[in-house]
Amino acid sequence: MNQRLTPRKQPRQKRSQETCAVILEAAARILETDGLGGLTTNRVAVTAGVSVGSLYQYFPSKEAILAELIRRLRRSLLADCQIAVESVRGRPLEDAVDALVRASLQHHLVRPALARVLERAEDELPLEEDLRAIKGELMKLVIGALKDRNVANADQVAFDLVALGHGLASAAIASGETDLESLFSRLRRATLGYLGLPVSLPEPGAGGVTAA
Amino acid sequence: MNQRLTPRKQPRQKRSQETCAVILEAAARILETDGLGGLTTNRVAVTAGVSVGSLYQYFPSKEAILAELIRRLRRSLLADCQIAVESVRGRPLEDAVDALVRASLQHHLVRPALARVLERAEDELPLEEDLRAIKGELMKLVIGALKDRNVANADQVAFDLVALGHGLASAAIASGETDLESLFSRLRRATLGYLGLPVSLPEPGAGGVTAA
DNA sequence: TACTTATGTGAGCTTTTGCTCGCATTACAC
DNA sequence: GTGTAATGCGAGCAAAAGCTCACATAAGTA
Repeated sequence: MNQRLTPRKQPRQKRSQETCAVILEAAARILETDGLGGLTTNRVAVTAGVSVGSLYQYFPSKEAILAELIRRLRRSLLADCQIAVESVRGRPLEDAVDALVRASLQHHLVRPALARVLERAEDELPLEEDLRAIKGELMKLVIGALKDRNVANADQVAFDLVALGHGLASAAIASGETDLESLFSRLRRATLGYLGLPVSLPEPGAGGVTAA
Repeated sequence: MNQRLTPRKQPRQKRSQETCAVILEAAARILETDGLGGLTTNRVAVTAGVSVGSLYQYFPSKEAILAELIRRLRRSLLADCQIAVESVRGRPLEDAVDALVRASLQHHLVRPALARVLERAEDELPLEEDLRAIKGELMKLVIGALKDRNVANADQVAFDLVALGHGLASAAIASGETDLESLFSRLRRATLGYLGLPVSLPEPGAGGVTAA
């Protein structure tokens, strides 16, 4: 089992870039249908309509394919969250939380099955330095947004909010939910509740949890 | 790959019961150190100090070992939660939430690494009927505790609370936390916040989240 | 055109892994 | 003891999976 998780060689021509893309997409589809256990290099190659040799030209191991998929997912999540934070600059804590929650939930709902599998893979694999870095950036982003709004103990609060959001999103997706708004309002309640903020109700009639 | 996940034959003598136990413990230790990928039948047998043949006498497949470990973990969690709910019969919602949160957190902290791996395995494996049943019981328990205290929309609230707790616990354990009390107070804040209840502070000085 | 480099191929080698089966050993009943 | 059932053993088979390498084709360059 090879140690390297980074691409073996960079594709230089259009043709080979296409090959890389096709391989990654094939892997993604296999993961969606059969999970981590279904992912084999031969199968990826066949599904991609490419020979194993070509696969190994760009990915030194099965794990490298996984790592690349994770890297891309994480990078796009980070980018979306950065945009979200930008968009609420100067606005109060509630809005910042809303924006971040919305961004991350939306992200989970694009290819839910794939996202779930990749997340599991992420903490099974000894994840690479660059992946750690991306994760660190994301935490920094959240911590910054909290600190800017005078939240005390921002490090731990950020950790907890991310974890809570992650938990609810994973469970909801696992059980087949696809309604972003429902998920959003519930996660909103949890996070604002954790922060000790009053939960302003989007739908006054149905927002209450405890009965009279 | 064999389909059966239930033990192939029941051990009748003390000797064979011991063999089963040793096999399961070996599998658990392998999972703790090397994760799902490290689990192979040969390795389990060697680690257990038992021959592969003996292993297959009681477990028809690798998955069966995993399933049995999951079954045991889940059963003990259910039992602990049932006791917790009993112990707060007639007491208010806050106390019930506290008891359940405490029970499940304690459960996660016994063998954290093992618990985590088994949970991942649980939704990779096509989980069995009896496991579904246990999970269903657990949800029923939480839903019942909520309904008894007049919580509206108990089904979804239960789902969300369990998911939130799960998320925070997993993340905390993954990052090496072991302080039950810290975890407890944070998860307490999140759950009570979600429920719209005032968070009564265990430590008035350090309890607040938003600064003045 | 001729030459070089990049890319693509897939048969098949190697290693790993799940699992079987014939035989040995131990516990129990009488 | 003797017989029988339960348990334990581990070499080794078959299948699967990771991966290589010698060769073929396509693209760029002159």
